[in-house]
Amino acid sequence: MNETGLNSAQHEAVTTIDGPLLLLAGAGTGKTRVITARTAHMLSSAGIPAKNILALTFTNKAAREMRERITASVSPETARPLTIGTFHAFCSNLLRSHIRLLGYAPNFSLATQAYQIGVIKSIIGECGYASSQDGNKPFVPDAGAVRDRISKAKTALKTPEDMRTTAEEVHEERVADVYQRYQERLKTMNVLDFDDLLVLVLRLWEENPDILNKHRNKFRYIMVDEYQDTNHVQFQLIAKLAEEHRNLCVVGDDDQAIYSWRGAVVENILHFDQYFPDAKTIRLEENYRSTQHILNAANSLISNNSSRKAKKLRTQNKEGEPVQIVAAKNEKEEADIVAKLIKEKIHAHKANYNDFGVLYRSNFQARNIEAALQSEDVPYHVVGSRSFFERKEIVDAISILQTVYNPADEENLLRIINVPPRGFGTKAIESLQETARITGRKMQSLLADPEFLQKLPSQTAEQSRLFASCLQKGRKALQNPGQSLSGTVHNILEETGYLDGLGKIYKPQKDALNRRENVFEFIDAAADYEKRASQQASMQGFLENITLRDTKDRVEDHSAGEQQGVTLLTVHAAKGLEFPYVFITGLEQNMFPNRRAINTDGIAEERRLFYVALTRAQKEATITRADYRTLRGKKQKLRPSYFLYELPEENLVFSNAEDALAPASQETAQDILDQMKDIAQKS
DNA sequence: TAATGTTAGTTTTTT
DNA sequence: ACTAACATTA
Repeated sequence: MNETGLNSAQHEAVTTIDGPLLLLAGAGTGKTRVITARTAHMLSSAGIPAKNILALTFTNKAAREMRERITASVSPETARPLTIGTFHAFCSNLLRSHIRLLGYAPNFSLATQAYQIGVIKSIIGECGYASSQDGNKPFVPDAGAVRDRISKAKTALKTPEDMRTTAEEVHEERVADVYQRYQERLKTMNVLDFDDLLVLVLRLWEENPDILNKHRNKFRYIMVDEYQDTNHVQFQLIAKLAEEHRNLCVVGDDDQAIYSWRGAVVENILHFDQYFPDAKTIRLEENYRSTQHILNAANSLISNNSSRKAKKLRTQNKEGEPVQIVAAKNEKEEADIVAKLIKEKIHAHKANYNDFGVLYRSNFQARNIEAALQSEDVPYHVVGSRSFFERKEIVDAISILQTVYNPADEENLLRIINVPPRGFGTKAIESLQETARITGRKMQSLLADPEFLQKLPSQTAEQSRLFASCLQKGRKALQNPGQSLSGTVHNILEETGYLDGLGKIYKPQKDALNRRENVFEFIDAAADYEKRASQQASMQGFLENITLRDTKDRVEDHSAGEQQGVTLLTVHAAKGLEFPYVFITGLEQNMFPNRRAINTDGIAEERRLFYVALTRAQKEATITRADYRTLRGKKQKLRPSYFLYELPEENLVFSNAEDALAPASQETAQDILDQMKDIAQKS
């Protein structure tokens, strides 16, 4: 330690600003501090202008926090010109000014995953393929699986042709067909998916060296966080941008690589020094977060993985309590133990609800935990799962706005053309699609076209004309904003009859009213966005904000009041967070490790996932498992996860439900005694 | 066309 | 157990 409060490895990382740098930052080793201090050092000591620095992160939250911390340590004016953002937001911004060169219009809209799956579903249908094994139709995997494959192909920069030529099975060739059509359809609708944002910037640079040069000159210093989770396109983007000035700092931990299913390539970090032979490597191995018991358990677990960058976390923290492993009879009892142990620990350690994180492998596990916490009156909030923005009424509202914003987006148009029901049913939709196909015109322009309207029953035609004029009016409002964005949002939803139609869509009136409340909350969200973005606020920005919003952003949606509460979240969502007390639940074979990941690569990643979970804990970690669990309506006996056998016994203490709660009840007795003494003293 | 009832498939993680 | 897609009926 020196006077700056940094250890020697940290200090070296902070002061190394030229040339390629690989910063291997183990869990809890002060990575954020180092990144902040390094940037501050670049700005104030090295005199590098902020406009020349680019920092890329994986989540908006990480980007926001990084900017906040840097701003706090230098002056706000100095920090403002920094470019800090997620890969996707950064790319989207570049594309807004240059995408015409690639044959898209700058008012492109973004596809969510649900949107992608919708498009893929209809393409599968049009091709005459089917996802079920029966029937005479040629088989393709279900739309979700096809989406994943297409996404992986795109991030690996593979074209449909590439996919076709490397196909080993017939159905892979069919996936390639779907991929090709999908790509064409998105382009005609002027829609980009997440992967397009990255791929198209790469193409932009390849085809326009002048633009690439401009960007290279601007972003002379590049920093990438969570580098172990970058995919192939992201690597290419970074490599291209950094090629000339070579001031590239990547920060990550291969032991925390948990996104390979999303196309992340661990080799990016493992082989960084091969791509950049002059790279300097700095390891941060001093952990400031966890106790020795927790760290020993984590180190031992992760040593079962091969092909990793050798590192061993050490700490000067206290030994602490052994990691507790509790066996429950079933998932109900497991949840119950978690709830009761939380209450006990709060009493015993004078902790508060915010100090607790309950982690699980799969979202559905949250249900039982929630039920138990409710019956024990423990306040909590759930991170992620189905967010506010995924509710049907909100998705519909967004669809309407998207349709107004991007008239070429026929997927959204078809989704909301009969929402609320306006007599434009399946027949009318078929006719619309058919006419669009024959005439080659955009569906939205047909809605008020006399020739098309002739083909519809007169009442339907009238509705169609009316709807078309609403969309048109909304579009005008976007072009000349005479009022606030949230006002425009409100007007569009009002005039399209959506607000009043909610009562028609949702049957018990109570439900409809509730949904209406949510829609107004959505309009408030537009107002919030407007406040944040001030002059730059636009429908485009608002819609993009919603689409690129990550799960961690959603925490704030619900805990807006900052109330106290235990945090329930998946291990994936927990990455980057820490809690004094951590519960890791469902440590059984087929749960954790998940049954879909039981191949060698998969197991290694599941192990990293468990490693991430353990290293979230500062003071105490409690691991639970159940002997029986009801899955898909069937009660099943489950073996303990073999990860448990990879933890050293000297760092563990085992118990069943009764044992787990028994010693604590003594403490509760002690607690009551203390309170009595307290009262006695005061009186 | 819209509202109800029935059945099959489904639970990994998410920018 | 739960949902989404499908079939049937008013």
